[in-house]
Order: sequence, then structure tokens, then C-alpha cells
Amino acid sequence: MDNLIKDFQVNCENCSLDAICLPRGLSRQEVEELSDVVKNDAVLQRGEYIYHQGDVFKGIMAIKSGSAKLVTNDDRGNEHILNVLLPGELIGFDGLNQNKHNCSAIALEVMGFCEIPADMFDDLCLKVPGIARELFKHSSETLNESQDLIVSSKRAAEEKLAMFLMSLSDRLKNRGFSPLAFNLPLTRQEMGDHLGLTLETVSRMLQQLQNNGLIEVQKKQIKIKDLQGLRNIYFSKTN
Amino acid sequence: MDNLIKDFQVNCENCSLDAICLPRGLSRQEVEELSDVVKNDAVLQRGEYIYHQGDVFKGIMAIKSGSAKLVTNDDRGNEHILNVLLPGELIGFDGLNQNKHNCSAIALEVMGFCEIPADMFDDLCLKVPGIARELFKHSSETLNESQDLIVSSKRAAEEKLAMFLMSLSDRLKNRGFSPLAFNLPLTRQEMGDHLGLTLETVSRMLQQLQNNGLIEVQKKQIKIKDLQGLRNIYFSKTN
DNA sequence: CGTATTATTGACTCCATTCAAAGATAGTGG
DNA sequence: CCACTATCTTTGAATGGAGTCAATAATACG
Repeated sequence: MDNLIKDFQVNCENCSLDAICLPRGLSRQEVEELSDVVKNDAVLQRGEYIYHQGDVFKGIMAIKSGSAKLVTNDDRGNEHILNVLLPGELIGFDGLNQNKHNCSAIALEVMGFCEIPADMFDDLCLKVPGIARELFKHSSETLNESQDLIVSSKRAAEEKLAMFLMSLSDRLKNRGFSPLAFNLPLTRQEMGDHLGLTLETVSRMLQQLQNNGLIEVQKKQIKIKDLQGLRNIYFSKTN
Repeated sequence: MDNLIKDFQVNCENCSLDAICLPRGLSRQEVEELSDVVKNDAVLQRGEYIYHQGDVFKGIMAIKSGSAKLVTNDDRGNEHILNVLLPGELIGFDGLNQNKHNCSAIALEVMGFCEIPADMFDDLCLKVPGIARELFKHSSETLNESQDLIVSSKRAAEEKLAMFLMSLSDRLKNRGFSPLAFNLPLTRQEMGDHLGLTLETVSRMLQQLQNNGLIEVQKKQIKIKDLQGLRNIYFSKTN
């Protein structure tokens, strides 16, 4: 392979996300082997699909830039957003059980991603000792996030919004972005589809959080004015 | 080891659940190797813990008989039941991410289980080629179940109950139990904690399903009179 | 038998939804 | 550049479904 070209390619070894993505727990040599099987040249526009619900298991994908949503549609035409994915996060685990994807993954904005193709998956687990464990960790993380959403589903509307903004803020911070000012990659409708609210309620609750001095909101731009205040809404409303 | 004793022990090779538990996708030899590391003599009473939230990752456990619940408690003293586990189902994946358990697992009745101890986990994945893939499948199944619960969290109370009973019925059927008559291992409060309802609403909705001729309910005994009717409540209420 | 736990049922309340209307924004083509 | 359309957002008023509070009944258990 031509070294000149190779030097300009982003691979796992020189990716800026290595500390939060799959390579985080791997040795230098393991990362090299991983890098060899990873395809990393895909770019999508908002609305384009990474995979469709029902597709044969495509592989495990890592978001490199931009963001995506995991979606399942019910028979009433309602869209349920199971998760919102940021750079460094892995998707595709939903396809491992029945060898077909249990939900769709859709780009929320211009988005780049890498891929461990399905036919490499088992092989890679055998060849690279640390990779199975690392994949289990990511899978477990996904599971824990789902469980957080289940807990949040039983809370009041204002608390759901507070927890959603906190979660975004925390995860953006981990990725080196500003935790206090960011753009929502979702419409009000999509936030509602994620949190189990109508778009009107989402709008009203964002307004309310702003009126209480916790955030500033202008369309999709969010500024967090009082992070601790946001946390207090979600936690310790005990008594 | 004494053959006489060994003959009386239940292990993976002679377990009746092998078709739905971990061994389902493994070769005969792989099952033997699995059997060697699995501890399978634990029995618990209702209310006893398999592991506590916050515990160091203990391992992956398989329910052998009885049932269990996965629970997380919030700071307001509310219990959230993330899942109900039946024989052949695996728990513990929540501990793989941070090497500590993210929820508690509690017996719902007299319950037996097997265990792949944490310190065997990585080793086993390396030695038995098929086991990692099989574990990923179970982990993925757990994830898909969580996502089903997220979808159900946005439905009306009656539909939540219908889908819960359907899910139990389907899973009991897979395990060779009657899908049309069974005992709920949960109290009304616990069903509420699982579905995001109050115990009063659970009681009322069970009553309502009975009045509509779909089930017969007497305390914890459930008889399903019209399985298709139950399904119709959850699905195709489109228009 | 008495106590604690669990379940049922009714009346009232409140929060999120629904329905409706208007305003803001982005994108397209003339 | 403006007009036009489609999409998204905000806001208000009315409705309804699940929660809350309360009382009673049934069951399990020591």
C-alpha cells in the first residue's frame, strides 16, 4: 500500500477519539490490528440511514463526527428515539442477537463513521485478545444508557428535559466540547420522541427552564446557566 | 473428583435449559469446557440478592429455576424494575462497563442460578471460540428487551399491562411452561414499578382486561382467555 | 388469633395531551 | 432579492387519563 496515501488516512492509530472509542483499552499492537479491519471513509447527510431496522447485521459502527439517532417505528407511525449518539460512541449491538438490526440508525447532521464489518466481527474477537472485552464494555454502556432512559420515563416532563440536557452536557464534555453551550441536533418533535413527550410540552418545558434561570434557549442553541440547578431538578426532589 | 457425586450434579451438559441458555450455539466440546468453569449450586429465597448495585462485577449468571428482578433505586426511594428474568435468561451484563454492577438482581421466589465468575470471564472468551459470540447475543437480547420497555413506556396503562402479560406468556411458552395460565411472580406494586404505573392503576387495568373478557385474574393467578385480543390492544390501535 | 402485607375500589386533582392558531425560519425558484 | 412553500416553534384553552388520598377487604404469616 502506498505510504503517501496511508499517511493522509485517518485510522484508529491516529484518530483523535481513541481515548473514548474502541481503542481506549487496547495495547498499541492491538490497535494496529483493529485498524486493519476498520473501514473509515463513510460520510452521511442528515436523514440518511446507517442501517435500517430489519437489515441483516451490518457490523459495529463508531461515530467519528456529527451525531445520529437510533430509531424504532411502531405500527401507529410513531417514532421512538432509543438513543442519541455522539462521536466516539458505538452502535450496532442491537443486531447481534438475531443477526438482524432491531432498530434503524439515522444521521442527525453531517456525520462520519467507521465500521467493523459483520464478517470481520468473530474473527477480530479471536485474533485480538482485548477487543471482545472492550466491545462488551461498550455494549454494557449502551445497556446502562437504556436503563437510565427507562428510569427517566417515569419522571415529570421538566425532569426529563433536565436529565436529557445534563446527559448531553456530560457527554460533550468527555469529548472535549463545551459542556455549557451547544446546539441540539434534534427538533422539538424528536426530543419528544426520545423522552416520551409531545413537541408542545418540550417547547413549554424548555421555556420553563429558561424562565427559572437554568438555561438560555434560542431555537436549537442551548446555554446552560446553572448546571447544578439542572442537576437538582432531576435529583433530590425527594421531599 | 468422585464420579458418583458428579453424576448427581446438574451441569451445562445435562441441563434441561441448554437450548435457551448459553449452550444453545455451542458445540459439544465447547459446552464441556463451559461446564467446567460454571458454578451451579446456588439457591436463593424471595427477596435475597444475587448482586447489589455498586458491587464489583461478579460474573454472568443464568437463572436455572424461579425468577428474579433487576432493580435500580432512585434517590426518592422509588424502585425501578428494569427487567423480570425467567429460567434460561442471563444477567450481569450491566457490570461489564465499569466493572461494577449498575443495578441489583433480586430473587422473586425460590430461585436457582449458575454463574460464570468474573475472574473466569476473559479467560473463557479466549479459550472457547463460540462463547464470546453467544454472550454477545444474550447481551444484545437484553438490550433489545430494554428497548421494548422504552417503547412501552409511552403507551397507555392498559396497553402496558397487555404487553407485559404477552411478553411473559411468550417467554414461558419458549421455556415449555403453559403460555395461557401462570402465576405472576410480582406484586401489583412491583408491576407498577416495572411499567411506570401506580399499584392502584395496575389493579384497575387488570380488572378492566378481565371485564373485557381478555384474561381471568385472581390475585397472582392469570389465565389468558383471548391472546389475540391482548395483542390487538398493544398493536394496531392505529385508527 | 392478631398483625402486616397486599389488593380493591371510589372520589378528586393535576399534569401532559390535544386541538387550534399564529409566528419564525430555511430553502427554492423566478 | 423577494415571494412562496414547507418545516419547525411557540403559545393558549380545554380535555382526559393516571396519580393521589382514603377507606375497606383479602391474604399471609408468626
